[in-house]
Amino acid sequence: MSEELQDAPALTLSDGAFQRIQTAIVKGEIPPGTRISEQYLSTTFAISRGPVREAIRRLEGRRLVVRIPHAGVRVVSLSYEELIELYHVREALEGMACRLAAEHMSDDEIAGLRDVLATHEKHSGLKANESYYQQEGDLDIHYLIIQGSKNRTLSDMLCGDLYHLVRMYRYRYSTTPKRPQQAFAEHHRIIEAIADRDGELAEMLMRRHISASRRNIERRMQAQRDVDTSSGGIK
Amino acid sequence: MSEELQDAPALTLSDGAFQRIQTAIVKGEIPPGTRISEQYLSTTFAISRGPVREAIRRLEGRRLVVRIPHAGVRVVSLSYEELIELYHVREALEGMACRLAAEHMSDDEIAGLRDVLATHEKHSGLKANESYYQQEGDLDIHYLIIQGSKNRTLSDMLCGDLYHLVRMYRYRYSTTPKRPQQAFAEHHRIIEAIADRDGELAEMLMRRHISASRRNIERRMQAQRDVDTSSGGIK
DNA sequence: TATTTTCGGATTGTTGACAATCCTTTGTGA
DNA sequence: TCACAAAGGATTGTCAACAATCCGAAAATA
Repeated sequence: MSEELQDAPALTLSDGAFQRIQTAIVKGEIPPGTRISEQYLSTTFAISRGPVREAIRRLEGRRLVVRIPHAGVRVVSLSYEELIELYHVREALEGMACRLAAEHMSDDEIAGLRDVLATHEKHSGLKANESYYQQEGDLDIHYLIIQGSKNRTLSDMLCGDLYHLVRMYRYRYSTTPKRPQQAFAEHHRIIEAIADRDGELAEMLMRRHISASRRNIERRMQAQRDVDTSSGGIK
Repeated sequence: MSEELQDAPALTLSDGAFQRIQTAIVKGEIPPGTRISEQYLSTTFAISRGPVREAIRRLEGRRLVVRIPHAGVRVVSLSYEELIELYHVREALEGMACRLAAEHMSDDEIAGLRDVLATHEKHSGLKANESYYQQEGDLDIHYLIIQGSKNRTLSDMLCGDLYHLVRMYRYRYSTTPKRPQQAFAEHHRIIEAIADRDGELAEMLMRRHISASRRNIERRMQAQRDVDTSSGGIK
């Protein structure tokens, strides 16, 4: 707590570059599919290409960028199919996290969960559809439940790699009119199940919640395709 | 198919080093916790330290090695708690994979599954306890089911990162006398559920199967600790 | 005009040297 | 004998130069 904690005390230049690029990607500052050149990054960060390359390789290991040898790296860009696949993974993983959270969260933490839900309820009255999906970090119900599982491996996977990836795409697809209110009701039920220490029910509700989001995207995407084929046809 | 495919046609030196080190780690040729120096690797592979470092960074991104700045990298070594955490993740993920496999596997693939099970039955008569847990790749029921999910994201996570990690530890802990026979029976039931296209049942059976393995490890570990505390006590 | 070929620029891959940091060993003192 | 400190060696981090590869544009040919 004595040092700045945002982008300051990187132990090595490579670590610093890694963190800066990663946050830039997951926050959407670098759009998916963008090609990123070593030259650009090294001049931007005022460091040599060596550390930049090492940072990129770590991102490659995390699958946040894809690299084509001798041709450069691009920020990962999920296809529709891959996005759906990701939702199946989330359903399994967050379902498990929710079960474990019901078993391991303290009463205080559950109270905090309720607080966040209450906050959401107020805000959703104002900006309605938009705002509900744009909470960050500790304000996000899902994030808190995942942390509540007390399973580091699980939360690392979900929060570190997948969570932000999904966030990149989430509100691009899921702005169906009634969905936010529905999601709010689902969150409410999930939290009650956790408060009841009913892990089995909590898991089931979370899985249905995510499954509903996925089907919502599938519907929207199908509708979009119908429009495309009826208006354009070729290419 | 025209080229060798094992360790030969690495497009860059870095890629080659990455693959060689990775397989060495997941196959257990480099034991968990081993410190690996850049010097050693670069002389072994007869390449410069640059590509070696980049390969290591990719492994770091995949969490197969842990790095302490200015102090070097070690092959990841799972603690007991982390191993248990991993089994929870596996339970969730492979359960989902099993459900999807029941929906998406072709009849031929399911027939292949049955063949492998039959092969296992024969072999298990010979070497009994040992052999059942040491199958590789395509011979492994779990591996085939995961592939059968037809979910690339899911199978990449399970096969690429987690699968081999678990394999590193699996038969070190799970050589309880009756467990292999039991596991065989469980596999049999799982495959039947898949053949029936009953995704829900298949998922449940797979989860129980993995959950049983986890509890088996927990029991063994507890017994081990009882021995430790009763005999030694100090340190 | 369209297609192919060739050339040049730009980007990535690799190397060896240098600087910074850590770990071990050795030496000193109490 | 033990604890602590300093020096040395070894390892990691960083850099700039060089080589290999790819991409696009201009030119030549059909």
